[in-house]
Amino acid sequence: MGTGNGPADPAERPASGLITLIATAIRREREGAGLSLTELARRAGIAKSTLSQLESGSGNPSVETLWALGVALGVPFSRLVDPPRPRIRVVRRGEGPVTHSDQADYSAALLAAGATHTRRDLYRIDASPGRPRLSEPHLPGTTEHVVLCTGRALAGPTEEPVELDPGDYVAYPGDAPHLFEALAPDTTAVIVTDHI
Amino acid sequence: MGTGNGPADPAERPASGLITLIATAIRREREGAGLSLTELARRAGIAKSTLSQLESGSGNPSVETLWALGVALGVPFSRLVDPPRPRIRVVRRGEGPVTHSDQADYSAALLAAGATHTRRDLYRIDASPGRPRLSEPHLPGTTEHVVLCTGRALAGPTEEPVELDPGDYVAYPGDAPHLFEALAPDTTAVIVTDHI
DNA sequence: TCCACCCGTTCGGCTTGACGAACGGGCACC
DNA sequence: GGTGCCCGTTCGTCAAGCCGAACGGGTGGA
Repeated sequence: MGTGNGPADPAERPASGLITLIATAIRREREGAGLSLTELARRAGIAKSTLSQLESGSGNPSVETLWALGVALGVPFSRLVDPPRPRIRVVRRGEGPVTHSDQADYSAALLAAGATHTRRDLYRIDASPGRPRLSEPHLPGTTEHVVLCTGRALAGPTEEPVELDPGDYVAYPGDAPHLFEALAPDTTAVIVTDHI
Repeated sequence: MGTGNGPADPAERPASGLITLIATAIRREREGAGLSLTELARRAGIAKSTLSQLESGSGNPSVETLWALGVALGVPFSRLVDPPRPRIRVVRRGEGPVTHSDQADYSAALLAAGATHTRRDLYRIDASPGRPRLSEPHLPGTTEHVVLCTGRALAGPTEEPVELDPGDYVAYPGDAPHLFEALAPDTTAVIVTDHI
């Protein structure tokens, strides 16, 4: 996952780390939702003692328990087993892990590798210079990925936008105010949003 | 998940459904990886009896057990708790559900709306005419989305590729042979792959 | 002050997941 | 045919998750 648990490296994440991760994730989500431990336990249909122990890190819950918590919290399962996420990231054209094909004149740059369990919307953008397009924050946990195709643009968090040339890539939290402003005519871009 | 566990609907997925889902997912992934039950249990460090019972649907494993299996199988956690998935789709520049901004000269076309719980990799492609780049099938359930930025290209399933002009979009199964062939110099594209 | 309420933690019990060992079946090899 | 190996399943034991109940602490109202 994306968080990946990804590769088959057995040492990838110590089990003990897993449960503390879950413990903190549950508490974080619960407090973020403004729920008391008692109330969450009630909604999830589990004993509050169970939840208390989980949050204290004496864990290893069953999937059903964890699932019930995810449902009650209204968050994806993955949110509870995946670590917090990074911030703004820029990959300029020519930068990044590029792989070349020996078959053809073809190169591919991996810009963002699969955070798991995300909902993903894919947009094509056409814009021209003018007032910037401001976006109010989306749902918590949202990330936006922008690849500029043609033209020039300013994109990213409102307080620290990034200037992009064709081929440039930027990712930033979508759950904070952000903007997209074309700086040249015929500016096109691809935007991928993932709401966890 | 979109499966979602998403909303706080307690009845969202019967617990029994969850475990049969996990059961079939484990078996599917294991057989897909060409592993015997015994071998997988050994790699995951769990008793094969445990695994046997899990695959038979008498389950509710602990997260540590499930995590160990995910690691041993080299698949994201989510793969084990999410259900299986559509076909080729083309959206030409100017087609599709386009929304215009009143703030700025800006339009966004929704190309692909969030199938949930997918792993998503985002690539930028630079290619020139020559031999097409052929791809062997990826993992089952994979979908590729291509948006052409500049140039011209032929992309899609090997047996029915689609010619793309700048701004065009195509999505197709990534678990069948497919290709990407630049038809003009300086062809650039954005490719998003989602492996469930 | 007293009481009622809700918070989160702790404590026995009951249930159940995880384990190792034993079992039957299929296959290759001698 | 006999033997050895690995497959996947089943069984009995043990540990641990989950539960309800009881507990102490904090807060607001009568």
